[in-house]
Amino acid sequence: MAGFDRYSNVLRLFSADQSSLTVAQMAKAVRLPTSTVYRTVRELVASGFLESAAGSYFRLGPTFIEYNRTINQTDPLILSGDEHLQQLADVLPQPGATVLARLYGNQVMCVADARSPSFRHDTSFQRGVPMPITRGATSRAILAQVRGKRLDRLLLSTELESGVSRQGFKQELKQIRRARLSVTRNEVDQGLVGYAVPVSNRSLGIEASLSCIFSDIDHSPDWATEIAEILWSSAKRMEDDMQHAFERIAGNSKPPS
Amino acid sequence: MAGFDRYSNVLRLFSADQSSLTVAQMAKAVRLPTSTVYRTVRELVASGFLESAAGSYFRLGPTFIEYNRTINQTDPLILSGDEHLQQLADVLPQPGATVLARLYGNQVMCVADARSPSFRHDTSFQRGVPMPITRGATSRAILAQVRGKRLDRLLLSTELESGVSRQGFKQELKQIRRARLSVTRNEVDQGLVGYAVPVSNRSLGIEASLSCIFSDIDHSPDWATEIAEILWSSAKRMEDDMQHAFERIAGNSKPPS
DNA sequence: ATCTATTTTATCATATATTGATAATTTGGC
DNA sequence: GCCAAATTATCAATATATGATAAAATAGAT
Repeated sequence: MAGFDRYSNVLRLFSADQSSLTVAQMAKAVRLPTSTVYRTVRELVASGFLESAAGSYFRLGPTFIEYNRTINQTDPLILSGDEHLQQLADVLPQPGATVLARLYGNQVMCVADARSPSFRHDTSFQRGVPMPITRGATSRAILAQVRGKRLDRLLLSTELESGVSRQGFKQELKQIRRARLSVTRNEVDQGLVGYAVPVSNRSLGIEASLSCIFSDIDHSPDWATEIAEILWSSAKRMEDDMQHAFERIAGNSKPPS
Repeated sequence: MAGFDRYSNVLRLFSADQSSLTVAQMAKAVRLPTSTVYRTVRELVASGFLESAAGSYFRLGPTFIEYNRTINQTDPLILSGDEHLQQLADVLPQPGATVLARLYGNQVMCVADARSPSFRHDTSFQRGVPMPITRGATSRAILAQVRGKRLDRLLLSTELESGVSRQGFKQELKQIRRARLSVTRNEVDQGLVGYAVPVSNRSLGIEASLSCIFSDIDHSPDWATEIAEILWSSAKRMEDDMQHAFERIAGNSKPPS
């Protein structure tokens, strides 16, 4: 094994289910001799990517919290989401959750979320969870903004559902792009329905979506138009926020025009 | 440059002030040829530690958000903090902020914070910010729990303030350990006073502190006893929470007895 | 505090991956 | 479709990683 993978493979062993591991466990998992893994771990500890815990265990280190903070403080999308997402959840015509998700490399990840106080369902979209890029309104509203070769490459990196052709899926994305809205039900979470609209900023290279999620049972399609209007106006506000953020930092540490 | 430092040095260039960089900028900063940095960046992008943005800029990637989430979901201290910190802020005898910080390798980092609604001061301790390990009540209440060689090594990794001897500082820590309380003013933020008590769990290898911060102006030392009592009882609850968490996961992916 | 099992670090010859200058290719903006 | 800039590929020289083993340090128990 070579390069960054050597480190990445060790870090990947740490998850919500396995939050601490001994060197022996890591060595077994990555099929490398203990001495090699010790060296790798020592380097990761020195940079704060891992930390040594009690009982010769290791766990994820403070560096992740630190960089996460940097992202929170600098990502215009997240900043704008923190500003508007809760307010949006409060004005929905019925209790629901609001989600801001973004295309990150070739995955879609929720970067901020809020919910009306009385909405108690579990939703898959929570901050930090990578999502399938072709399933659910949230992801599709994002993909609909991507075109040409980049879209092809993205679609190559995932399996489409059985029975759906690449052409058919692209056609669906085209419709979503025209409607500026994607609505799905039961695609990500059973019993939930999602509405999503695109949010983007070209100069910042941000392709995202703003969505809200309701329980399918007590949801009436009559609200659809009103919901779409609310989402569009919030999305507009966020795009304006991002553009202002871009102009504020332009010439400083940001892309030129 | 060799090993993980090659990657770490590039990542370290990204901060709140410089959230996106071109390869040319990185190459200049780390004094390496562009071709080498391109390769490094490519590897980091492949693992989601960086992502390519518009205008040939790169920025921190989704992996940090993902691992941050894993930490939030698994760290018993953070879980307990989320549970109690806001409530604690609400029962303080006067408006203030509450902070949970933890020794992470050889740095102290705030891992959770809350504040009474009417407390409007800026405090340095915010989630994800590394702090000096010898300054402020928060850090000292943590250091007071560390002894022997580990303490020596920690103190070697920092500069003490001028005029303070290593012996004298250790003596102060001893007093804090006996009193189970540290109080400082103007040490971290001007015009603020901080109270901190130790929080720890031996079997989880967690050494932390729970603290609250008030504005010095409208703060009366008469509250000191009451504040200490509130902190101690919250700290006790958190330690119980952590012990339960430890017992729940013991034998699964955690240190043996 | 002393002893002991276990964890962690150090050593070193060999194989392998990294390096960086340059060339070839791709990309994105007009 | 054109052009400048960004990105990737190439390759020989060289520095670094590797892993078996030995030495040292550490933590737990007595």
